[in-house]
Amino acid sequence: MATVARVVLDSPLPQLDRLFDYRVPAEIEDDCVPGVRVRVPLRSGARMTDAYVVEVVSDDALSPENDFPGELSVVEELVSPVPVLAPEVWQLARAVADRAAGVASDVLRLAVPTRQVRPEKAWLARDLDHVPPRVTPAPVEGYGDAVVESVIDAGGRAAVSAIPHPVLLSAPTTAVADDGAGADPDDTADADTSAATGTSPDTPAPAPAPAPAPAPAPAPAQAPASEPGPTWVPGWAATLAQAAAHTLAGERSAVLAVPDFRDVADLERALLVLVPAERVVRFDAKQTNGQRARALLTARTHPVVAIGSRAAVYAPASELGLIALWDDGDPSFAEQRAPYVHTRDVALVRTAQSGAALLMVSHARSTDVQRLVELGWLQEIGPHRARVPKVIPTAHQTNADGYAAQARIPSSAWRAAREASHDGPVLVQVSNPGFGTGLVCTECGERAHCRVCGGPLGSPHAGSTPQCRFCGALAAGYRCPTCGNGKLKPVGQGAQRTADELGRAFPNTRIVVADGSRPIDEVPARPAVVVATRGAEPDVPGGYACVLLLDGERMLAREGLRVQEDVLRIWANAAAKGAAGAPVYLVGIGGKLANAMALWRLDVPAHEELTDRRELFFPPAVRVATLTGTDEAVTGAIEALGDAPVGPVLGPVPVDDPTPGTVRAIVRFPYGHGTEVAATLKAEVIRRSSTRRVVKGGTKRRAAPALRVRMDDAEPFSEV
DNA sequence: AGCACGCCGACT
DNA sequence: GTCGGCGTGCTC
Repeated sequence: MATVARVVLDSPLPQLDRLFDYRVPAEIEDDCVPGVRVRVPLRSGARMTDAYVVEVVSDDALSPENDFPGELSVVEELVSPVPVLAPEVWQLARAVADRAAGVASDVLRLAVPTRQVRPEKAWLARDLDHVPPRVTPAPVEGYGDAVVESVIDAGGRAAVSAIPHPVLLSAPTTAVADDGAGADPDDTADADTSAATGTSPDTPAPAPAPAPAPAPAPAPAQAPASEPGPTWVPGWAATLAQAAAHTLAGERSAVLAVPDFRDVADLERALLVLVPAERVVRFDAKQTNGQRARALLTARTHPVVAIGSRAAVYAPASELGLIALWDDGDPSFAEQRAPYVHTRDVALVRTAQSGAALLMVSHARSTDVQRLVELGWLQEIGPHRARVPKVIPTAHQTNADGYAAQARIPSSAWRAAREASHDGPVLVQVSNPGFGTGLVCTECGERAHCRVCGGPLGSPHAGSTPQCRFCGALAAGYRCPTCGNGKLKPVGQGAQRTADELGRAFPNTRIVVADGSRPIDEVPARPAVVVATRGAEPDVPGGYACVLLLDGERMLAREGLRVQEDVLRIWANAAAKGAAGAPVYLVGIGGKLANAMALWRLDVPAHEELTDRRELFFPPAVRVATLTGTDEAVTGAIEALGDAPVGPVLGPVPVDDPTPGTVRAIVRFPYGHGTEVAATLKAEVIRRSSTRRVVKGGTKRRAAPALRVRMDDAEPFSEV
C-alpha cells in the first residue's frame, strides 16, 4: 500500500484542468498534505510542472473505474511543507472556473500568490500557543435592534441600503478596554464578556467551541495596540466593520471586499476602532507578494477579518461566517484576468459553498442585486430612521435668468453653496478632470489636434503645455493650422476649469481640486470648496455642508447598458459624503432619476431597468456567453448548446480581434442553464484546442485558439 | 505547451 | 522495403 497525491496542475491549458494522480515517495509522505506545492513530471519524465496537492489517498482506495488505470508517476519534489491552498479555496476556484467555462488554475493564480520563502519560514516558526486577542461584540448600529446581526448569525443573505452619511465610530466601551490596558495576563474571567454588551440575547451564538479556553495559555505576547478614539468613517464602512466585529466575536471569519484602495483605507480605519489589528488582514493590489503571502497564512491560522479589493474574496479565512461587499455595482469588481469572474459572482458561489452570511451593502442598487432581491434570494434591509440626503433636483433650463454668473450652476444651488461654505466644505462633483473636453484656438475657435496622432489636445493644468489625450505627445509651440495663431483656450468644463470659475466667485474661500491625477483622501471640516471628479471625492470628517452634483446630464449622455445605474451610483456615493441631512443639489436633472434621488429610493430605477432588460434578453436578466474563434468552431459551439439559449443569437459577425477571419457571437441563456452551458462550452474549447493548429506562411506559428469563450461579459452590450 | 505516435511521398 | 513529413492527440 502506498500513498497517492491528487494534484491540480499549474497550467492554463483547458485540457489539463482536472486532477492528476502521482505516487508519493516515502521521504516526503509526512509533509505531503492537501494544499502544499509540489513539482510533478508531466508527459515525458524530464518535464516538470508546478502543482498543488488537493487530496491525499492511499492507493488501495483508488477505484479502478474512476481513476487512472496506468502506472503512476512519482511526485518529483515537495516545494514547501506549507499548505498554501486551503481546501475551501480549492473548492471555490473549481466552482468559479466551472461557472465561467474557465480553468481552475487561472482562478488559483488570483487566489494564491507566488511562493514566498520568508513568510513561509516565519509561519512555520510561529508560536503555536499564541492566543489571538478576543473581540468585544458591538452592535451593528442604525438598522434596528439586531436586524443585521440575526442575518449574520443565521447565515442569511441581504441587500443592505447603506447609511447615507458619515458616522462617528467609537470603540465598544466595555470589558476589553480594561483587559488591554490593565496588563493583567490572567484572563480567567472574560469567558462571557458578551453579557456586558447586550447583543441580542435570543440568538444562540453559533460559536464553534471557543477554543482559547485551555488553561496553560501563556501570557499574551504584547498588549493590544493603543485603541483609537472616536473616528469619522463613511456610513457603509461602519456597518461593514460592525458586522465583521460581530462575526469575529463569535470566532468566525469575515471577508469584506470593496472596489478600490481608498475604500480599503476607509474600511481599515473603521475596523481598527473595533477589532485588534492582529485580527485584520489585507489583500489588495498594491501589496507585494510577500505581504500577500503573509496575509494568506495569517488568515488560515485563526479567525480574521479579511479586507481588500477583488482578491479579498478569495482569502482563505478560516471558519467563514460572513462575506460582505460594499458597492457591488462599481466596475472595479470586474476581474481583468481570465476567467474574468466578477467579485459579486465569486461571493455568491462562496456563500453557497460555505453557508456564510452575505451582505451586499450599497446606496444605489445594481440591477444584479435587484434581480436577486426580486427572486427572494436576498432580503432587503434599510437603515432605521436614517437621515437621508436632502436631494434637490434642479431641472435643466436654458434661460439665463435662473442662473447666476456661472452658467452651470442654478442660482438656488449657488446661494445654498455660498451659505454652506461659511460653515464647512462644499463638494462640487464634476465629470471630467482637468479642463474638460479640449482646447481651441483663441482666434478662430478651431479645435486643436495632436500633430503626431491627430487626437484631441488637452491641458492638464492651467497654463501647462498642451498634451494629446490619446498618445500623450506634448504640443509645445503649437500654432493653429488654420490661422497661424499660437494661443489656445480651454472649452468644456473639467474640474480645474470649474475650480477656476469658483475661485473667482468665492474670493475668500479655499478651493481644492481632487481628481484621478491629484487624489486627495480627506479634507478638513473647514470652509472650502472642493471640486472633484466623480469617484475622487475626498472624505470630510462629519461630512460636507452641501453637495453640488453638476455634470449629471453629461454623464448620462454616454452610451451603454449600465450608464444609468452607474450615474445613480456615482451621485448617491457623493451625496452620502454630505453630513447627515445636508442639502444635495442635483443640477440639470429631472424625471425618474431625479425622483429616485429626491425620495432616496434607489431601488426603483434598478427595478425598472431590470424589467426592461427582461423583455430584451439583456444581462443581468439573462446570462451571456461571448464566443470568439473560427467560423466553424463558433457555429459548432452554438449548435452544441442545443435549445439552452434564449432570444436570438447575436452574430456570428466577423471581427479582426486576434486575427482576421475570426468571428464573434453572443448567446444568451437563463441562469438555470448556466451549469450546462458552461460545461458544454468548456468541452468545445477542449475539443478545439487539442485539434486546431495552423502553419502559417512557411514559418511555424502558434495559431490563435480556434475557440475562446467568455461568460458574462456585458461589454458588447454597451454599444447596443 | 511540448512531445510522441502515425499514416502518406521520395529515397538508398 | 524504409526515412521522415508534420497533422493529431495526450499528458497521472
